[in-house]
Amino acid sequence: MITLAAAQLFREKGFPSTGMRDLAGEVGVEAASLYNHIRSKAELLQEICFRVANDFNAQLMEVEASENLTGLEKLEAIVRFHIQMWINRLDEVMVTNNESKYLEEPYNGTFLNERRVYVRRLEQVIEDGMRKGNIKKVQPYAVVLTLMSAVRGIEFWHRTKKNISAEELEENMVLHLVKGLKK
Amino acid sequence: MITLAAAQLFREKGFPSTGMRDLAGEVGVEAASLYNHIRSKAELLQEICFRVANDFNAQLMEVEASENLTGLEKLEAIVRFHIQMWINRLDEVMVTNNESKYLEEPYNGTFLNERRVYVRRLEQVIEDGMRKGNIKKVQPYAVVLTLMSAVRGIEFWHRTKKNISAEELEENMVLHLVKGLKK
DNA sequence: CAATTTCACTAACAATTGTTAGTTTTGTTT
DNA sequence: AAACAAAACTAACAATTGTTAGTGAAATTG
Repeated sequence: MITLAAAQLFREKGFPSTGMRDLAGEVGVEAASLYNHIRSKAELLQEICFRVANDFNAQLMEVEASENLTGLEKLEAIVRFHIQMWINRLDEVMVTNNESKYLEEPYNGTFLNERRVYVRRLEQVIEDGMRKGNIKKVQPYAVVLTLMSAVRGIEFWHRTKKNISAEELEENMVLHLVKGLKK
Repeated sequence: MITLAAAQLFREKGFPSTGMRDLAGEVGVEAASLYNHIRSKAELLQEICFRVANDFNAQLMEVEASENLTGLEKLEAIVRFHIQMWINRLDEVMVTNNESKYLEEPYNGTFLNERRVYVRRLEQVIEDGMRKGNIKKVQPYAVVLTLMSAVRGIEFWHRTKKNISAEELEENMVLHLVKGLKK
């Protein structure tokens, strides 16, 4: 899939300095031939970013709907999903995080807006858990910022996996980031 | 200062897509005139990245040397310094984090190596605190990854400061990230 | 087999990139 | 005022960028 090769290159070299000739080389074809399959370089970035955003949104919606979970359990499910996305789909997720600023308008605006909405919904999960659940008193916005960024550390783990296994990493992060919020 | 204008542009537009003509415009001069003051675009990035790295190293050395502090207090001092760097010198710190991959060799290699050493020294602080101090049993590497990345969330806070003050943000992050590690 | 679509190729385009050469203007020191 | 250094300017360079046009081969359809 061209999109996945693009994600890998965009992650490694950055979007602006990944040339269509680089991508073509990775796919095993001449640069001009790519245009039989894609419309533009910009479109590749759009597909990567919005697909990832969609997957995060879908999971959050699912968690919001599960009424058998406590606030803290919901938060844990979300954090675990973030961790797994960073571990299993590093290229796409990193491009979504680091290169989305190169989206052209109106896509960049739409993307930033979707992110704001996502953050707000996550804050809501925390507020609910604080009010009538088992989450201790905190500033929801600060916690969301911290959670969503902390998992970005997985980027560095990926470079030298030997240190610690994926499962250990996940458990340690959940312990550090979520269990500490228990009332 | 040209370097600071460069840091701002590199952060906003990314290093590869910041042109010398963009930078010149920001400084109020023609592109060619910049070369009376700097040697190359690449050198600007080097100056930014290694100056920030130096400042982090200096502070860590200072903390390591203060023998009146417990392990947890050392960790707190380090985390607070990270937070303040992200708040007060966002441009430079973000460029150091996000654009350092565009450093040419051998600078990129040197930079990555310095970072590895920094992480290892931070792990050592945690291990010491665990063995003979007041830090609970955790995987030091996982904690360091989490701590160093969590503060990156400040990037988003910077865009819309209204939400919460810098002091509140710092206290919430320290509470979330450090106090939870107390044995 | 014939017709048609799919897809890779070569060649080229306009625009933009970082940087240099050479010249003129500005500001400081004798 | 003369001499010198610092720093601005214009013009241009080779290289690289994403993309299009046009052509022919391969694969799929009738």
